Amino acid sequence: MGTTQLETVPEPKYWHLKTVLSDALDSEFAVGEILPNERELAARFGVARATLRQALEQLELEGRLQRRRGVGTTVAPPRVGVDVGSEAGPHTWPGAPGDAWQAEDHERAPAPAAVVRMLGVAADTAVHAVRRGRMTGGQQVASEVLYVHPDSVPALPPGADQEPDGSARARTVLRELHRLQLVGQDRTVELGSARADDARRLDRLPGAPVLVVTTRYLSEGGTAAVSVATYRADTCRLSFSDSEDVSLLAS
Amino acid sequence: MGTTQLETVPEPKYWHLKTVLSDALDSEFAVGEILPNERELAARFGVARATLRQALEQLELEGRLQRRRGVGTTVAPPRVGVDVGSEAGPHTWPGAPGDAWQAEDHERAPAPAAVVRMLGVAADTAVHAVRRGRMTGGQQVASEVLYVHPDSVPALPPGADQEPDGSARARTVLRELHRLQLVGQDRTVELGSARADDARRLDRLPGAPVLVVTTRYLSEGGTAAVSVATYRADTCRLSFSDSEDVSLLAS
DNA sequence: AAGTGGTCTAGACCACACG
DNA sequence: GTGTGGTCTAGACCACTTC
Repeated sequence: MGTTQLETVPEPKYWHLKTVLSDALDSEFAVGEILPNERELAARFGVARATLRQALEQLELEGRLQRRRGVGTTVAPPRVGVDVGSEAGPHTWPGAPGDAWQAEDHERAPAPAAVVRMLGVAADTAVHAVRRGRMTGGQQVASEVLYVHPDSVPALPPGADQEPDGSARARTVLRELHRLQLVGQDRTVELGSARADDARRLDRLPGAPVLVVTTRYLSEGGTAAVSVATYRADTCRLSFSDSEDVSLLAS
Repeated sequence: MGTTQLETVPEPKYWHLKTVLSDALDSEFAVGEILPNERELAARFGVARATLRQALEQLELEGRLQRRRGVGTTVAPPRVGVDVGSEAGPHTWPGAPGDAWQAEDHERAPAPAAVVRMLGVAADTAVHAVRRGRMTGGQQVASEVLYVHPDSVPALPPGADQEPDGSARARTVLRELHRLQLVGQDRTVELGSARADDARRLDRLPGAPVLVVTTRYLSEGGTAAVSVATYRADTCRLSFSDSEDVSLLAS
């Protein structure tokens, strides 16, 4: 009587807070608008800052908020749909005309263990590592390393190996790769956390949640190349549509 | 001299801790093995428990650890590859023979806002909501709600509407759906956090990270149904392969 | 210099699983 | 009951951006 409802299964404060904030974002804030700072929000809701932060973290994970050190917390725009592989239709090599990626660098180095396993090479074999970036709407949304089996591109054209511009070497490797015939590919998506170098490129802090898309490119000889692409999980929705009606899904 | 290296860009403690733990997991622990408890680990590394937990959280996010309240922290097995839609080849309706899902329940209710938009119905229109679950290796890995446009399945066979068994009604709706011709589909993947009901089904706490796979099924009349499937992000790697060579990717 | 979010501490209590 | 992870507090200091 007169008491508020007894919660038989009490909800954690941060969970309730998240709901309240989420509703407020829908009704009282516009995209890009800046929220009150964490200390004030915590005071306003009568919780410790750590608890408030737990709620904000979840909302950021869901792509509702964007936080930047030294700046503040802003309301994030809806996630952008990013087309990942048009599975239907003929498969294409990475770097085919019209793809969304920009070659950035190239080196010859051993691949990480997981990639070594897929390429079927020895652990210390130097493979081509082509670094590429992907922009969408003026924002860097993904960073990729394409590991090319040395048998796929055994030698670069004369002189190309000494080319000092990494992105030029990268494009050369891709061009050489296109001489092979692509017979198939498969692709996996999983959750990961950004390594330090990827985090820098994606303008995030190390450990930020990312969607890792691993693609295996098969030619007649087996796995010719493996791509590991790292997408910002907060801002991206990966799209595997076979048609181009992505517009209907947006907003 | 004699000093340890001065870190010009000091690494956060929890980040370093994560690296140390990750290496230890590779070299000193077997899958399923139980780690020392958080209070002891924190003491052993000379950090506060909250800091230690920050490192454990990341490792859990990456699928390296599994934590259960009242039990302890164990070393997680490698993520299981879960086949999601064989994009290539003919598309099929959900519930086609041989698919990995188990119908659980059915009700008629309004759909969430995002689904309403895709189905192109009014916000308060009651649609079929078919709940399904997906097991892999004895573990529940995903929970799905399939929203079926009322025009796609306007009426159930006589008597089926009064059937008290929800899973039987669910199977009936799927069967009726199969009478339509499927002309296309598209699919998106994004990061989300588990709602309370999904969390319970997936044996996780609310807010646990999940991969949300949204599939739109197109028939001649437009969007006939929309599926929202929620996969455990810690234990699953979604596979979009067109062949069945998933074995080469595993382990 | 001032203000923001990011890291860290040292405690406390709670919910849950298990013997 | 005992031990585990989960939640929460009230502080402190740091790294970064902006003015």
